[in-house]
Amino acid sequence: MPDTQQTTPQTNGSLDRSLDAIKALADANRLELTLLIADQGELCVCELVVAVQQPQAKISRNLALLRRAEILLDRRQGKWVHYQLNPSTPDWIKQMLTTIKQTETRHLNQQRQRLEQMGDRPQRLKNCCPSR
Amino acid sequence: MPDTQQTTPQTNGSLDRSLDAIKALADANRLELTLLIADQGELCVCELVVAVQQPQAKISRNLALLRRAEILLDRRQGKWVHYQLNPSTPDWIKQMLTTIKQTETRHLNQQRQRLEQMGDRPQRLKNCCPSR
DNA sequence: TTTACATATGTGATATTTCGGATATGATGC
DNA sequence: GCATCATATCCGAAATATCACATATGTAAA
Repeated sequence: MPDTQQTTPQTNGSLDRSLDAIKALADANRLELTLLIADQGELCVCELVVAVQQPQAKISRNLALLRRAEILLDRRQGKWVHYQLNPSTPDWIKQMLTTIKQTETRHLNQQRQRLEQMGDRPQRLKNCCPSR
Repeated sequence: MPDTQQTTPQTNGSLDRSLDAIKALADANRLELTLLIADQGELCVCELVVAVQQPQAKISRNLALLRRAEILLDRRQGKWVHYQLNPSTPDWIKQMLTTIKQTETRHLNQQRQRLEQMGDRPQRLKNCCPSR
């Protein structure tokens, strides 16, 4: 998949949408990021860098791709950008993530542990402001 | 995806399985074939050639890839090889196909029509032999 | 065995994707 | 303003996927 705006030649709308989503998930690193974010609810880039142990540029690029495919939503809060699963992502994606999560506890636990051991995690202020 | 046996570096089993399935579906032609086969129950290669109007070699290659990813099953009957959705394919794939099918009636109807207009369709003898 | 038909696979050229490293942007605090 | 931290994007190189065409295999019937 290119890193550009349009992924598919875009001729017949809805199928291309699905195809973009599938292509976005058809990469080990992007699937890993999506799984972890779905598991944790919300994570910022620096947390993902620690959890999956990959270079920041790679993670950022893949998050952008997942955002463009409308699988993830981003939200800026000060210096940090937090990513979460797009609530309006199709059900089959949610079911897919749940299914894979169940069979993939080992890997996921390792990443959860790295997050817990991480110092200086950005404070998450989601539920404090009435305007959201 | 390469056309070789193993797609993923194969280090952690179950996730790679899912990833292979996602990669297999992350291509317009392969998704198209899978949708149509799921819709029709079972189709042979020559029917697919007529329905999706692509070169036979391309279709055959993509079917092989879908078979290796355990999304499709094949069954030889005389000269023909029939493909069907693997019944033990994960639920999220089935749900995905159902969802996309609903939004993609136009394209699918066109292919259904080409099938109906096709002469010399191979006789399908699935339910006649006790040994299956 | 020869022929015909259906399907599968090998090959090299071409297109697309991914990556790392450098650099740009954006926000915060001094 | 400048410095710093977090994140995003640009770039060329390397890896990977896709394609068309030719050819191989497998089956059935003459």
